[in-house]
Amino acid sequence: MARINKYKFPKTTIERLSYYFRALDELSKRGIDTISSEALGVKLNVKSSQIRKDLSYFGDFGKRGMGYDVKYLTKELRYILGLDREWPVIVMGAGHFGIAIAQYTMFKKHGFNIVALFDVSEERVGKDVDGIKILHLNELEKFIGENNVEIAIIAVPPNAAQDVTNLLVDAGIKAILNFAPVSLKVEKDVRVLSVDLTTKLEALAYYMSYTRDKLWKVFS
Amino acid sequence: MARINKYKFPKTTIERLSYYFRALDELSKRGIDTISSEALGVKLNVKSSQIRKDLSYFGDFGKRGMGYDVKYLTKELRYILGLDREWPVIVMGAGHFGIAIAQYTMFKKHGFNIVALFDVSEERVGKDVDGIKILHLNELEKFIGENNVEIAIIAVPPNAAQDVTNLLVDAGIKAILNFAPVSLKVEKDVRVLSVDLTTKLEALAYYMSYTRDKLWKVFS
DNA sequence: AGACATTTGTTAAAAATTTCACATGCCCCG
DNA sequence: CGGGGCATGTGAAATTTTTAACAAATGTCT
Repeated sequence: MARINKYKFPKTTIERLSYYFRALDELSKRGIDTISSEALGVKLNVKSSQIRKDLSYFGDFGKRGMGYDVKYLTKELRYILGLDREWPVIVMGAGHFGIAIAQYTMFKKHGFNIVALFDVSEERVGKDVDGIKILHLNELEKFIGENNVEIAIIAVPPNAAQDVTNLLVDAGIKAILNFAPVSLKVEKDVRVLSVDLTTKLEALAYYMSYTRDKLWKVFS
Repeated sequence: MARINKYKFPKTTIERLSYYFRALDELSKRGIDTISSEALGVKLNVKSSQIRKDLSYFGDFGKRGMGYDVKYLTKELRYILGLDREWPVIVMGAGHFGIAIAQYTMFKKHGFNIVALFDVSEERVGKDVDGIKILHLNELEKFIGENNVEIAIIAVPPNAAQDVTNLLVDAGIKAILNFAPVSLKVEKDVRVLSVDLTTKLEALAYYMSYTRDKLWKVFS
């Protein structure tokens, strides 16, 4: 069984594990039941030593001379990543972006159940997206309490993001994945992970303008 | 004037510059015309020495004892990031996610003009999103050639992503921002930047389960 | 004009992360 | 059942990135 967090490890390791996890899941479906770090590295464009190092923070999952049992490693990674349970998740904002997230099957597949969307628009509230209800913001606190929701995804316009964050924090949310391009301030013990789409595009523009780097991968 | 890429600098520097850029833009609108690295650092949750270091790779933009002229630094950053020009961008996939991207005003504001969406669905092709036409995939090559498009954003389901990528590469696209949760393979001199939403959520789930880290920011 | 309070740009040190290299363990085959 | 080859797990080295620390520059105040 995987040991969790025995020592310090790089921040990016977790994101890579998630990346390995999905690749392994796919290999498993294709009927491949053993893979070496070398082969996985080629597939994912990651050095094999990086893969072995990442895994070594959590346990010994391979067999020397043989490689890794795909099913077994998948199971261990699922455990490490906390995907062996269901996470109810709410989405703030029922615009196209919020709806896209609600429909994103990959989330569901990994144990993240979008259980509700929240919005303030008269037009949107009351409708549903693939069976997921769009609720009014004033039902937020009640809903979070009754459904033990700990994770929220912010998909509202930037000018509303901080207000929504404050509401979430007050309502007892424990983690926020933020797609609004603003730097959110939180007081309490709430984890915030921000993903900024504009920043990505700008990085791409920069690299196009000035560098000769061919291909690169971004975790974190 | 900023010197570009005089020496090697961290990969994350560019993303931070983009982050500084937006904060400065906002400060400027609020009528603030000077800021110190210290004050900016507090606002953005970045160490002041980090900011000075990042900027120092590209030139001397501050005045000792005084700080940085907001307007001037904004202008320089715009130049460094290549935002002083317009980039025509196409979006592959006109589902909710593609539409959300097309409507994302922040892109336009930073010089990224979404000039077309591409899809294969009968229902979608021919319609438009805020004046941006949804075209059929078989018009891709012609369109790219005629409109000098170099950047594409992939917002299609994972199983279609590699095929779409191949089409883009053949059609002469130079850079791809990929939101499909797959590892894309490209042959030619094409830059690919992948953003994996599931991975983010999984990282969040991990940190919730096992660590006491409060808040963290992710660039790159 | 000189002293003072700031805040930069930069060099050096520290910390974090990746990569290397190889001893160790494991399976297969004869 | 022992030798050969393979691929892991892991310390140590290399590299990258961040942080600290401070000399140099700037404006202000008297």
